[in-house]
Amino acid sequence: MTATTFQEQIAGLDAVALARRLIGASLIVRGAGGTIIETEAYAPDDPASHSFNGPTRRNAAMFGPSGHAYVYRCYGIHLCLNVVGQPGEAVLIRALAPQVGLDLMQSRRGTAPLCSGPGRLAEALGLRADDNGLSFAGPDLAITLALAQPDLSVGTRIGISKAQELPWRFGLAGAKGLSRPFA
DNA sequence: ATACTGATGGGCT
DNA sequence: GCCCATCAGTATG
Repeated sequence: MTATTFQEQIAGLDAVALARRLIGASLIVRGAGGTIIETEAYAPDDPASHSFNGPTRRNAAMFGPSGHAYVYRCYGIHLCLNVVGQPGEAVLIRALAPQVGLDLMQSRRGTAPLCSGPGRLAEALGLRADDNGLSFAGPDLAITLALAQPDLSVGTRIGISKAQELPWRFGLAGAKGLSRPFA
């Protein structure tokens, strides 16, 4: 059996399929991280997506290689982390169950919750703006997919003003530490 | 429990 | 100038 890269494992998946597949995966950033428990899908023909109006300087990574990071600054303060899929598609990582590097994350965040919400998660992981475009095949950013697909919760995306009805938010069923509960 | 607000930067019409 | 893929703090039921 041959080792397959993260990029090979997610090849061909659209944003929704990728968002579902990433639930239960392990995400480690330079020695801190845990299990992904909440994601959202963004697609090119989706008015809520940064890629909706085509490539720009900010969203260039969304049109770059699959399996790499799209990191952007949100509300001038926070960073948010995405996994790039098909061209113009990405999955926002919204929450982790913290497992690795707890002391590091604690010291960066100061207070709980550590990784519940995209901005908090980015801060806990020590993400930087120049992580934009890096591969999730390591050494700095690493994702290991779950062996089996866990049961999912499904809902609508948070914090957007367009395409609010699309059921493109996914969570690990019954998980603690979601940024918001599922109905 | 929900409701509002300020912080703060960059992207876009 | 306005709009955010957010969060922490404060105020109030």
